Amino acid sequence: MSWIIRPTPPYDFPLSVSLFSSGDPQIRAFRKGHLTQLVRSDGRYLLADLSGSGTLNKPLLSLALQSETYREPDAAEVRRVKETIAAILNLRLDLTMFYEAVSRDPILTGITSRLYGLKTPRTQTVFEALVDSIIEQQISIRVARSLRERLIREFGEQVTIQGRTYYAFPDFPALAAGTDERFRSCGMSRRKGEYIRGVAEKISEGSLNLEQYRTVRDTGHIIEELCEIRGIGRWTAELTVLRSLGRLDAVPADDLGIRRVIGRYYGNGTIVTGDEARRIAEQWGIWKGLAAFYLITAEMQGIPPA
DNA sequence: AGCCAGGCTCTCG
DNA sequence: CGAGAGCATGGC
Repeated sequence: MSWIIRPTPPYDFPLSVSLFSSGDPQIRAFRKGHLTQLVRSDGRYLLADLSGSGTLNKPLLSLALQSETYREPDAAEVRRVKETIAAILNLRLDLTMFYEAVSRDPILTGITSRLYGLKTPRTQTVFEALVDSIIEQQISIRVARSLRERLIREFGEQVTIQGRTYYAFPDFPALAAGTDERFRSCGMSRRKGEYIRGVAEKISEGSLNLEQYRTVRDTGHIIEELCEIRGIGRWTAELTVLRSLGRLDAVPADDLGIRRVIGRYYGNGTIVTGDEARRIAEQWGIWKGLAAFYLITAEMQGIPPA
């Protein structure tokens, strides 16, 4: 059984999920045109298999669902899963507004025309983005990916579907119960383990509610509050709201990668300071986070500076 | 071998 | 206060 999802055009599905192409197939991967990952639904997990068809300006997604039991999802559940997927892939984002807003920036316009239809993925929960961002502090992307996969295998729920095992991102009770040794066994520094457990404990005891931020309008206010949590600095908070809530007006300008690509496309090729990156990003207004994402993607895709 | 990677906290002076 | 040490793994 499969269903159709209609993303707001323009949308380039393979381009938008290409960053998952090297992913662990037991967690989330994009292979041969299909994106597979677990989606939480009604207290259980469904395996979603997505593939794209149509055109950039008339995009279609095909969704197939499998579950542990043979219970078919009913219409209401399918509707909710489709909404979840639309949220994760940011399918309702209208890119034409972004392209219009930056149309007077020739450098960025050169890049948006090559990456037409690229949308930023989001995490299912704010918690997931926050944990991911803590993991990524200071270390290289490659190391971070390895640590993240080990954390998910160590603490995430195992789901077996059609004889295959998948791992869901760990929920906060699981991480709140983690010992120093278990975090260390994932390769994480003892400090990072403390930060992650600390956040999970706060949520468990009810003193922190990350999901409430979905309804908070002021992005800067959310970032300020997140920064009060131990282990969360400006970079981590900005990255978190960008990746979970899709606050495209947030940009982690101190980020090494962003400073590098701004230097590459807007400077003389050498890395710029965080302040310089922030100043340049300011000209992209409420779209500065998405613009930065385009630059990072442009570099990954090997698009040369003009 | 040793330094650096998409930071942050803690400890000194 | 500001500066500096320490942290973990993997790639170069």
